Amino acid sequence: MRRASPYSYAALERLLREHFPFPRRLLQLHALLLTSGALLPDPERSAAATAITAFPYNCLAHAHLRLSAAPSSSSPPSAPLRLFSAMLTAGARPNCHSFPTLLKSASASGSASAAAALHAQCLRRGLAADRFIACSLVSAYGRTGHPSRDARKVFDEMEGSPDLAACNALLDALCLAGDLEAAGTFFERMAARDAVSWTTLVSGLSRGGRHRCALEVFRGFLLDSSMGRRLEEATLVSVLSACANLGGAEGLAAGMAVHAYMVCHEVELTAFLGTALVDMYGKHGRLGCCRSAFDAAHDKKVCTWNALLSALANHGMETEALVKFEMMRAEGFLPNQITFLAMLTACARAGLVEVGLYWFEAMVAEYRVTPLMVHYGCVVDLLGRAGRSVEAVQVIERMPFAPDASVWGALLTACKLHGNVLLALEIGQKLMALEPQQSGRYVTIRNVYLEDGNWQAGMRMGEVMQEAGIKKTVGQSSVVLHGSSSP
DNA sequence: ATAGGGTTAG
Repeated sequence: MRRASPYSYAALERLLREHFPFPRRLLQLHALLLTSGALLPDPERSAAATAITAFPYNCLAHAHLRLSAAPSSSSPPSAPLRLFSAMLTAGARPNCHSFPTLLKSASASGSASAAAALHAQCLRRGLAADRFIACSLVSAYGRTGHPSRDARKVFDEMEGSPDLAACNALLDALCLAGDLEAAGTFFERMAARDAVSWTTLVSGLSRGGRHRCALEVFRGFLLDSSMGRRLEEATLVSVLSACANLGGAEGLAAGMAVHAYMVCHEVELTAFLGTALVDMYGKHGRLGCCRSAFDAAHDKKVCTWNALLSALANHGMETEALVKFEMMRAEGFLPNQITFLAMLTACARAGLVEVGLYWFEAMVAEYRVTPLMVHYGCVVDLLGRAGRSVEAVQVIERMPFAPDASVWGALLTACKLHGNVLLALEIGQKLMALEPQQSGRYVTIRNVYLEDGNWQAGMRMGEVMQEAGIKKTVGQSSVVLHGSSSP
């Protein structure tokens, strides 16, 4: 039997308050409090005095949430949710400070059901009208479940006029729901806008593929904001991402202008900004600038390495990609899905079949990284280019999900390369069923027939295309180089 | 202030 706890809750609260800014200390305290039983109700006191307050739980939940974002953290994003159950068991009543953290935890762990359950809890406890909670609900619904519908509903039912944070949360929800028109309209009608509002719209548009639009909004922000105000990290990262993904000289020029701004204003090259810069130069094929940005980023993270490795792998620097990968591991960084994607890409392009297969194996067995469709696509490409189409087919058959057009496409390219006509035509049928509007596929199949000397079948493909009303995709042409067709 | 809104690699 546990003895009565000798701790006063007031002292416990002071302890937590003192260490609140340091989440790691709080987690250590959490472990201590659990083992010492300080969080348990005191059986020797009356029922009323026994009730522990929400405060210690709120502090600890928040510490877990802050740490779950940190690299190599031991606490999952759902840790606050588990604390919530412990809190209810201990008889502490959650208050208005509890739910914002819990809702953020729900959305960070992508649990729509948790968000809805917490919403129900707020309603039952009469806390749903709290400004902070309503704002968190809008944000949580924006990231899980049915974004625009539920987020909008909470927003519309907010008491009084919604504040700026709630507007920003809804703006983000509209962007995440893919309703960029609604987001734009909502932004225009907002009574006030701050840097977060502008950044949300810039990143939302860019995420939705409207990179030029995102840049225009950013220029609007520059004109709107009073001169001399420094741009914040998140704003710069968002606009650099738009620049990275806006092809052509336009994206590069804008990206360089942003970089110039950063140099002029001596903006610290944090991991986020360094990664964004490495990615921007990398996507535009400026490997020299890409490497310099990488070297200048003092606080590197796995993402930073990934941006560099992807750039090298995609721009003919396969050997350097492999060498940098070794450096990355030597420095103790743990490769993830994206790292391995870059490595497999490099191996496929360099024709390093065995090395690529080795890393694919190690990725699963040693690093416990679950392969995505794109990883399988790389392996199929890797085997296919080497003429090992039987093994490539085996890989496809062993995939835990149905192959998509990109995987079949990789195999099709391999078949064409090695004149495996029968398999090529079989894959062609699958591809036309999966993506009937992709003109490139029909052209490839037709070329397979033609190269095989089957003129009749080749001509028939042309007719099939016409009958299906398929036009060549605008802005895409097919060039036959050394027998392989590339868009 | 014990709490809310925006950010990177494919």
